Amino acid sequence: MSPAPAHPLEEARIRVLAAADDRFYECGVAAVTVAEIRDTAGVSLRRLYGLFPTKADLVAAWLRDRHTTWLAWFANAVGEHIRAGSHPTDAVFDAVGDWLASTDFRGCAFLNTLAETASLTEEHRAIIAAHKGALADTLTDFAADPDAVAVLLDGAIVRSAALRSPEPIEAALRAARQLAPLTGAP
Amino acid sequence: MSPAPAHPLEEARIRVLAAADDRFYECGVAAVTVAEIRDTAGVSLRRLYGLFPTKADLVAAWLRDRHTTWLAWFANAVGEHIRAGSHPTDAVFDAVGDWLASTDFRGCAFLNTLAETASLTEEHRAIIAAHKGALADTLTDFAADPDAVAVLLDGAIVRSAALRSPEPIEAALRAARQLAPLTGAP
DNA sequence: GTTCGGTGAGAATGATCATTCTCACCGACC
DNA sequence: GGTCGGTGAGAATGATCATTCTCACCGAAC
Repeated sequence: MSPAPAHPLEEARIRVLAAADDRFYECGVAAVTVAEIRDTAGVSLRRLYGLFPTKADLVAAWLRDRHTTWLAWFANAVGEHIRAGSHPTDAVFDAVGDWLASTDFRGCAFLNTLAETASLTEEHRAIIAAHKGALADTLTDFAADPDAVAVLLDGAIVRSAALRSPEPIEAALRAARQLAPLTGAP
Repeated sequence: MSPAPAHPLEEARIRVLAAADDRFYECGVAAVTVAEIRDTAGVSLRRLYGLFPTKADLVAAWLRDRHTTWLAWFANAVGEHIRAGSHPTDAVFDAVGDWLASTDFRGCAFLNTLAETASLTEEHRAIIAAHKGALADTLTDFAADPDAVAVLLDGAIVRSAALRSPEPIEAALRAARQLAPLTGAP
Protein backbone atom coordinates (compact mmCIF):
# COMPACT_ATOMS: atom_id res chain seq x y z
CA MET A 1 0.00 0.00 0.00
CA SER A 2 2.79 2.38 0.93
CA PRO A 3 5.40 3.16 -1.72
CA ALA A 4 8.23 0.61 -1.68
CA PRO A 5 11.27 1.93 0.19
CA ALA A 6 14.02 3.03 -2.16
CA HIS A 7 16.75 1.13 -0.31
CA PRO A 8 17.00 -1.29 2.59
CA LEU A 9 19.09 1.50 4.10
CA GLU A 10 16.17 3.89 3.84
CA GLU A 11 13.87 1.35 5.39
CA ALA A 12 16.25 0.87 8.33
CA ARG A 13 16.45 4.63 8.78
CA ILE A 14 12.68 4.85 9.00
CA ARG A 15 12.50 2.06 11.55
CA VAL A 16 15.24 3.65 13.65
CA LEU A 17 13.51 7.03 13.66
CA ALA A 18 10.23 5.38 14.62
CA ALA A 19 11.97 3.56 17.46
CA ALA A 20 13.65 6.79 18.56
CA ASP A 21 10.32 8.59 18.63
CA ASP A 22 8.71 5.83 20.61
CA ARG A 23 11.45 5.47 23.21
CA PHE A 24 12.81 9.02 23.48
CA TYR A 25 9.38 10.54 23.89
CA GLU A 26 8.22 8.03 26.46
CA CYS A 27 11.37 7.86 28.59
CA GLY A 28 13.48 10.88 27.73
CA VAL A 29 16.67 10.96 25.72
CA ALA A 30 19.05 10.25 28.58
CA ALA A 31 17.13 7.27 29.89
CA VAL A 32 17.08 5.41 26.58
CA THR A 33 20.18 3.48 25.58
CA VAL A 34 21.38 3.03 22.05
CA ALA A 35 20.98 -0.71 22.61
CA GLU A 36 17.30 -0.16 23.36
CA ILE A 37 16.83 1.75 20.13
CA ARG A 38 18.56 -1.08 18.30
CA ASP A 39 16.24 -3.66 19.83
CA THR A 40 13.10 -1.63 19.18
CA ALA A 41 14.09 -0.87 15.59
CA GLY A 42 15.34 -4.40 14.92
CA VAL A 43 18.55 -3.29 13.25
CA SER A 44 22.13 -4.14 14.08
CA LEU A 45 24.28 -1.79 16.12
CA ARG A 46 26.59 -1.57 13.14
CA ARG A 47 23.87 -0.33 10.85
CA LEU A 48 22.55 2.05 13.48
CA TYR A 49 25.96 3.66 13.84
CA GLY A 50 26.34 3.68 10.07
CA LEU A 51 23.13 5.69 9.79
CA PHE A 52 23.76 7.96 12.80
CA PRO A 53 27.43 8.19 13.86
CA THR A 54 26.64 9.28 17.42
CA LYS A 55 23.65 9.29 19.73
CA ALA A 56 23.61 13.10 19.47
CA ASP A 57 23.19 12.78 15.70
CA LEU A 58 20.29 10.42 16.20
CA VAL A 59 18.69 12.83 18.67
CA ALA A 60 19.04 15.69 16.20
CA ALA A 61 17.50 13.62 13.40
CA TRP A 62 14.68 12.58 15.69
CA LEU A 63 13.95 16.20 16.71
CA ARG A 64 13.90 17.29 13.07
CA ASP A 65 11.62 14.41 12.17
CA ARG A 66 9.25 15.06 15.05
CA HIS A 67 9.20 18.77 14.26
CA THR A 68 7.78 18.00 10.83
CA THR A 69 5.50 15.22 12.01
CA TRP A 70 4.04 17.06 14.96
CA LEU A 71 3.28 20.25 13.07
CA ALA A 72 1.64 18.23 10.31
CA TRP A 73 -0.46 16.35 12.84
CA PHE A 74 -1.39 19.63 14.53
CA ALA A 75 -2.43 21.40 11.33
CA ASN A 76 -4.49 18.41 10.36
CA ALA A 77 -6.15 18.05 13.76
CA VAL A 78 -7.03 21.75 13.84
CA GLY A 79 -8.47 21.47 10.34
CA GLU A 80 -10.64 18.57 11.40
CA HIS A 81 -12.05 20.44 14.37
CA ILE A 82 -12.80 23.43 12.16
CA ARG A 83 -14.53 21.20 9.64
CA ALA A 84 -16.51 19.74 12.57
CA GLY A 85 -17.78 23.23 13.34
CA SER A 86 -15.33 24.71 15.85
CA HIS A 87 -14.34 28.34 15.74
CA PRO A 88 -10.71 28.55 14.46
CA THR A 89 -9.27 29.65 17.80
CA ASP A 90 -11.24 27.02 19.68
CA ALA A 91 -10.12 24.37 17.23
CA VAL A 92 -6.51 24.93 18.20
CA PHE A 93 -7.28 24.16 21.83
CA ASP A 94 -9.52 21.26 20.93
CA ALA A 95 -6.67 19.67 18.98
CA VAL A 96 -4.15 20.05 21.78
CA GLY A 97 -6.80 18.98 24.28
CA ASP A 98 -7.19 15.68 22.45
CA TRP A 99 -3.45 15.16 22.71
CA LEU A 100 -3.26 16.01 26.43
CA ALA A 101 -5.98 13.49 27.16
CA SER A 102 -4.28 10.64 25.32
CA THR A 103 -2.75 7.98 27.55
CA ASP A 104 0.74 8.27 26.11
CA PHE A 105 0.94 12.05 26.51
CA ARG A 106 4.22 12.92 28.19
CA GLY A 107 4.49 16.67 27.62
CA CYS A 108 6.26 18.43 24.80
CA ALA A 109 9.14 16.37 23.42
CA PHE A 110 11.08 19.50 22.55
CA LEU A 111 10.76 21.11 25.96
CA ASN A 112 11.53 17.80 27.65
CA THR A 113 14.67 17.38 25.59
CA LEU A 114 15.68 20.97 26.24
CA ALA A 115 15.49 20.30 29.96
CA GLU A 116 17.99 17.43 29.69
CA THR A 117 20.84 19.89 29.54
CA ALA A 118 23.41 17.15 30.06
CA SER A 119 24.29 16.26 26.51
CA LEU A 120 22.38 18.87 24.54
CA THR A 121 24.27 20.30 21.57
CA GLU A 122 23.89 23.73 20.05
CA GLU A 123 22.24 22.05 17.07
CA HIS A 124 19.60 20.52 19.33
CA ARG A 125 18.88 23.89 20.92
CA ALA A 126 18.48 25.48 17.49
CA ILE A 127 16.00 22.84 16.35
CA ILE A 128 13.97 23.26 19.53
CA ALA A 129 13.89 27.05 19.18
CA ALA A 130 12.89 26.71 15.54
CA HIS A 131 10.07 24.37 16.49
CA LYS A 132 8.65 26.77 19.05
CA GLY A 133 8.95 29.60 16.56
CA ALA A 134 7.19 27.54 13.90
CA LEU A 135 4.35 26.73 16.28
CA ALA A 136 3.64 30.44 16.69
CA ASP A 137 3.92 30.92 12.91
CA THR A 138 1.34 28.20 12.33
CA LEU A 139 -1.07 29.99 14.64
CA THR A 140 -1.03 33.09 12.47
CA ASP A 141 -3.89 31.56 10.49
CA PHE A 142 -6.01 30.94 13.55
CA ALA A 143 -5.50 33.83 15.97
CA ALA A 144 -5.02 37.57 15.99
CA ASP A 145 -2.14 37.33 18.48
CA PRO A 146 -0.36 34.08 17.60
CA ASP A 147 2.39 34.61 20.18
CA ALA A 148 -0.17 34.93 22.96
CA VAL A 149 -1.96 31.77 21.84
CA ALA A 150 1.38 29.94 21.62
CA VAL A 151 2.07 30.91 25.23
CA LEU A 152 -1.34 29.58 26.25
CA LEU A 153 -0.79 26.35 24.37
CA ASP A 154 2.68 25.67 25.74
CA GLY A 155 1.55 26.66 29.21
CA ALA A 156 -1.34 24.23 29.04
CA ILE A 157 0.97 21.47 27.76
CA VAL A 158 3.53 21.79 30.54
CA ARG A 159 1.02 22.33 33.33
CA SER A 160 -0.94 19.37 32.10
CA ALA A 161 2.20 17.24 32.28
CA ALA A 162 3.15 18.55 35.72
CA LEU A 163 -0.32 18.32 37.26
CA ARG A 164 -1.08 15.06 35.45
CA SER A 165 -4.47 16.33 34.36
CA PRO A 166 -5.80 17.66 31.05
CA GLU A 167 -7.59 20.40 32.98
CA PRO A 168 -5.18 23.29 32.17
CA ILE A 169 -6.29 23.30 28.54
CA GLU A 170 -9.68 24.51 29.73
CA ALA A 171 -8.17 27.46 31.56
CA ALA A 172 -6.16 28.21 28.43
CA LEU A 173 -9.27 28.09 26.27
CA ARG A 174 -11.15 30.37 28.67
CA ALA A 175 -8.31 32.88 28.33
CA ALA A 176 -8.12 32.52 24.55
CA ARG A 177 -11.82 33.25 24.19
CA GLN A 178 -11.28 36.62 25.83
CA LEU A 179 -8.54 37.57 23.37
CA ALA A 180 -9.27 39.94 20.50
CA PRO A 181 -10.86 37.86 17.71
CA LEU A 182 -9.17 37.12 14.41
CA THR A 183 -10.29 39.95 12.15
CA GLY A 184 -11.90 38.75 8.96
CA ALA A 185 -12.37 35.21 10.22
CA PRO A 186 -15.62 33.38 9.39
CA MET B 1 22.85 38.81 61.51
CA SER B 2 21.26 35.46 60.77
CA PRO B 3 20.48 33.20 63.71
CA ALA B 4 23.46 31.00 64.59
CA PRO B 5 23.08 27.50 63.16
CA ALA B 6 21.97 25.05 65.79
CA HIS B 7 24.47 22.34 64.82
CA PRO B 8 27.43 21.95 62.49
CA LEU B 9 25.18 19.32 60.94
CA GLU B 10 22.55 21.92 60.23
CA GLU B 11 25.14 24.23 58.73
CA ALA B 12 26.38 21.47 56.43
CA ARG B 13 22.82 20.75 55.39
CA ILE B 14 22.33 24.36 54.42
CA ARG B 15 25.53 24.44 52.40
CA VAL B 16 24.61 21.22 50.61
CA LEU B 17 21.16 22.51 49.68
CA ALA B 18 22.68 25.75 48.42
CA ALA B 19 25.16 23.77 46.32
CA ALA B 20 22.36 21.57 45.03
CA ASP B 21 20.31 24.58 44.01
CA ASP B 22 23.26 26.16 42.27
CA ARG B 23 24.33 23.07 40.33
CA PHE B 24 21.03 21.28 39.73
CA TYR B 25 19.32 24.38 38.40
CA GLU B 26 22.17 25.38 36.13
CA CYS B 27 23.01 21.95 34.71
CA GLY B 28 20.06 19.67 35.42
CA VAL B 29 19.89 16.89 37.96
CA ALA B 30 21.33 14.15 35.76
CA ALA B 31 24.33 16.17 34.63
CA VAL B 32 25.52 16.98 38.15
CA THR B 33 27.46 14.34 40.04
CA VAL B 34 27.33 13.82 43.76
CA ALA B 35 31.06 14.57 43.80
CA GLU B 36 30.38 17.98 42.29
CA ILE B 37 27.84 18.77 45.00
CA ARG B 38 30.40 17.72 47.58
CA ASP B 39 33.04 20.04 46.10
CA THR B 40 30.66 22.98 45.80
CA ALA B 41 29.31 22.53 49.31
CA GLY B 42 32.73 21.83 50.81
CA VAL B 43 31.59 18.84 52.84
CA SER B 44 32.87 15.29 52.86
CA LEU B 45 31.15 12.56 50.89
CA ARG B 46 30.57 10.79 54.18
CA ARG B 47 28.69 13.71 55.66
CA LEU B 48 26.77 14.27 52.46
CA TYR B 49 25.54 10.68 52.47
CA GLY B 50 24.81 10.95 56.19
CA LEU B 51 22.53 13.90 55.48
CA PHE B 52 20.94 12.51 52.29
CA PRO B 53 21.22 8.71 51.94
CA THR B 54 20.78 8.76 48.15
CA LYS B 55 20.97 11.28 45.36
CA ALA B 56 17.21 10.91 44.93
CA ASP B 57 16.75 12.00 48.56
CA LEU B 58 18.92 15.04 47.93
CA VAL B 59 16.89 15.90 44.84
CA ALA B 60 13.65 15.63 46.80
CA ALA B 61 15.01 17.86 49.58
CA TRP B 62 16.22 20.37 46.99
CA LEU B 63 12.82 20.47 45.26
CA ARG B 64 11.05 21.01 48.57
CA ASP B 65 13.50 23.73 49.51
CA ARG B 66 13.21 25.48 46.16
CA HIS B 67 9.44 25.22 46.27
CA THR B 68 9.40 27.30 49.45
CA THR B 69 12.16 29.64 48.36
CA TRP B 70 10.79 30.35 44.91
CA LEU B 71 7.24 31.03 46.04
CA ALA B 72 8.54 33.36 48.76
CA TRP B 73 10.69 35.19 46.21
CA PHE B 74 7.72 35.42 43.87
CA ALA B 75 5.29 36.78 46.45
CA ASN B 76 7.85 39.32 47.51
CA ALA B 77 8.70 40.41 43.96
CA VAL B 78 5.02 40.80 43.09
CA GLY B 79 4.50 42.85 46.24
CA GLU B 80 7.35 45.14 45.30
CA HIS B 81 5.95 45.77 41.84
CA ILE B 82 2.55 46.52 43.32
CA ARG B 83 4.11 48.92 45.81
CA ALA B 84 5.89 50.53 42.84
CA GLY B 85 2.50 51.23 41.29
CA SER B 86 1.76 48.23 39.06
CA HIS B 87 -1.72 46.83 38.77
CA PRO B 88 -1.83 43.47 40.64
CA THR B 89 -2.16 41.36 37.52
CA ASP B 90 0.58 43.29 35.75
CA ALA B 91 2.83 42.94 38.78
CA VAL B 92 2.78 39.16 38.43
CA PHE B 93 4.15 39.39 34.90
CA ASP B 94 6.63 42.11 35.84
CA ALA B 95 8.07 39.85 38.53
CA VAL B 96 8.44 36.85 36.24
CA GLY B 97 9.74 39.15 33.48
CA ASP B 98 12.58 40.24 35.76
CA TRP B 99 13.47 36.61 36.31
CA LEU B 100 13.35 35.66 32.60
CA ALA B 101 15.73 38.50 31.79
CA SER B 102 18.32 37.50 34.38
CA THR B 103 21.47 35.94 32.97
CA ASP B 104 21.21 32.73 34.97
CA PHE B 105 17.60 32.02 33.99
CA ARG B 106 17.35 28.41 32.87
CA GLY B 107 13.60 27.80 32.81
CA CYS B 108 11.50 26.35 35.59
CA ALA B 109 13.52 24.02 37.82
CA PHE B 110 10.46 21.89 38.49
CA LEU B 111 9.49 21.43 34.86
CA ASN B 112 13.12 20.78 33.94
CA THR B 113 13.41 18.12 36.60
CA LEU B 114 10.11 16.58 35.53
CA ALA B 115 11.46 16.21 32.01
CA GLU B 116 14.43 14.16 33.24
CA THR B 117 12.26 11.10 33.50
CA ALA B 118 15.26 8.84 33.97
CA SER B 119 15.49 8.66 37.73
CA LEU B 120 12.40 10.56 38.80
CA THR B 121 10.61 9.05 41.79
CA GLU B 122 6.94 9.28 42.61
CA GLU B 123 7.87 11.60 45.48
CA HIS B 124 9.58 13.98 43.05
CA ARG B 125 6.53 14.03 40.81
CA ALA B 126 4.28 14.80 43.75
CA ILE B 127 6.43 17.74 44.86
CA ILE B 128 6.44 19.12 41.32
CA ALA B 129 2.67 18.80 40.99
CA ALA B 130 2.23 20.45 44.38
CA HIS B 131 4.46 23.32 43.33
CA LYS B 132 2.46 23.99 40.19
CA GLY B 133 -0.75 23.78 42.14
CA ALA B 134 0.61 26.20 44.75
CA LEU B 135 1.61 28.67 42.05
CA ALA B 136 -2.01 28.85 40.87
CA ASP B 137 -3.17 29.15 44.49
CA THR B 138 -0.84 32.10 45.03
CA LEU B 139 -2.36 33.85 42.04
CA THR B 140 -5.81 33.80 43.61
CA ASP B 141 -4.94 37.12 45.23
CA PHE B 142 -3.93 38.75 41.98
CA ALA B 143 -6.26 37.50 39.25
CA ALA B 144 -9.87 36.57 38.70
CA ASP B 145 -8.91 33.36 36.88
CA PRO B 146 -5.74 32.16 38.62
CA ASP B 147 -5.54 28.97 36.55
CA ALA B 148 -5.54 30.96 33.33
CA VAL B 149 -2.82 33.27 34.61
CA ALA B 150 -0.77 30.29 35.78
CA VAL B 151 -0.98 28.86 32.26
CA LEU B 152 0.22 32.19 30.84
CA LEU B 153 3.07 32.36 33.31
CA ASP B 154 4.29 28.82 32.75
CA GLY B 155 3.89 29.20 29.01
CA ALA B 156 5.98 32.36 29.05
CA ILE B 157 8.63 30.65 31.19
CA VAL B 158 9.07 27.64 28.93
CA ARG B 159 8.84 29.55 25.67
CA SER B 160 11.35 32.03 26.99
CA ALA B 161 13.74 29.19 27.78
CA ALA B 162 13.19 27.52 24.40
CA LEU B 163 13.41 30.66 22.29
CA ARG B 164 16.19 32.11 24.45
CA SER B 165 14.43 35.44 24.64
CA PRO B 166 12.39 37.16 27.36
CA GLU B 167 9.91 38.26 24.70
CA PRO B 168 7.14 35.69 25.45
CA ILE B 169 6.35 37.40 28.74
CA GLU B 170 5.10 40.37 26.75
CA ALA B 171 2.70 38.22 24.76
CA ALA B 172 1.55 36.69 28.05
CA LEU B 173 0.98 40.13 29.56
CA ARG B 174 -0.97 41.27 26.50
CA ALA B 175 -3.23 38.25 26.94
CA ALA B 176 -3.57 38.75 30.70
CA ARG B 177 -4.72 42.33 30.23
CA GLN B 178 -7.64 41.10 28.16
CA LEU B 179 -8.78 38.74 30.88
CA ALA B 180 -11.73 39.65 33.13
CA PRO B 181 -10.37 41.91 35.87
CA LEU B 182 -10.12 40.92 39.50
CA THR B 183 -13.40 42.06 41.02
CA GLY B 184 -13.00 44.31 44.02
CA ALA B 185 -9.28 44.86 43.45
CA PRO B 186 -7.90 48.39 43.79
C1' DG C 1 48.40 9.35 78.58
C1' DT C 2 45.11 6.27 76.56
C1' DT C 3 40.94 4.88 74.45
C1' DC C 4 37.12 5.55 71.50
C1' DG C 5 33.38 7.44 68.65
C1' DG C 6 33.10 10.01 64.94
C1' DT C 7 35.38 12.44 60.79
C1' DG C 8 37.76 13.77 56.38
C1' DA C 9 40.06 12.29 52.19
C1' DG C 10 39.85 9.77 48.89
C1' DA C 11 40.41 4.85 47.02
C1' DA C 12 37.62 0.65 45.76
C1' DT C 13 33.42 -1.44 43.96
C1' DG C 14 29.91 -2.46 40.74
C1' DA C 15 26.83 -0.64 37.38
C1' DT C 16 25.76 1.29 33.28
C1' DC C 17 26.67 3.11 28.82
C1' DA C 18 28.35 4.91 24.12
C1' DT C 19 31.26 3.40 20.89
C1' DT C 20 34.46 0.13 18.57
C1' DC C 21 36.09 -4.30 17.31
C1' DT C 22 36.03 -9.41 16.10
C1' DC C 23 34.53 -13.10 13.69
C1' DA C 24 31.77 -16.00 11.18
C1' DC C 25 28.55 -15.75 7.41
C1' DC C 26 26.24 -14.62 2.94
C1' DG C 27 25.34 -13.37 -1.72
C1' DA C 28 27.48 -11.43 -5.96
C1' DC C 29 30.67 -11.74 -9.16
C1' DC C 30 34.79 -14.25 -11.46
C1' DG D 1 33.95 -23.56 -6.66
C1' DG D 2 36.40 -19.51 -4.88
C1' DT D 3 36.98 -14.74 -3.40
C1' DC D 4 35.47 -10.52 -1.35
C1' DG D 5 32.85 -6.50 0.33
C1' DG D 6 29.57 -5.85 3.42
C1' DT D 7 26.62 -7.60 7.43
C1' DG D 8 24.66 -9.31 11.93
C1' DA D 9 25.50 -10.64 16.64
C1' DG D 10 27.33 -9.53 20.25
C1' DA D 11 31.85 -9.24 22.98
C1' DA D 12 35.47 -5.82 24.35
C1' DT D 13 36.84 -1.16 25.61
C1' DG D 14 36.98 2.97 28.27
C1' DA D 15 34.32 6.32 30.62
C1' DT D 16 31.58 7.85 34.06
C1' DC D 17 29.02 7.51 38.17
C1' DA D 18 26.50 6.45 42.79
C1' DT D 19 27.60 4.32 46.71
C1' DT D 20 30.62 1.98 50.14
C1' DC D 21 34.83 1.09 52.43
C1' DT D 22 39.59 1.96 54.51
C1' DC D 23 42.59 4.22 57.24
C1' DA D 24 44.72 7.64 59.67
C1' DC D 25 43.45 11.42 62.67
C1' DC D 26 41.32 14.32 66.33
C1' DG D 27 39.15 15.80 70.48
C1' DA D 28 36.66 14.27 74.66
C1' DA D 29 36.20 11.46 78.61
C1' DC D 30 38.54 8.90 81.97
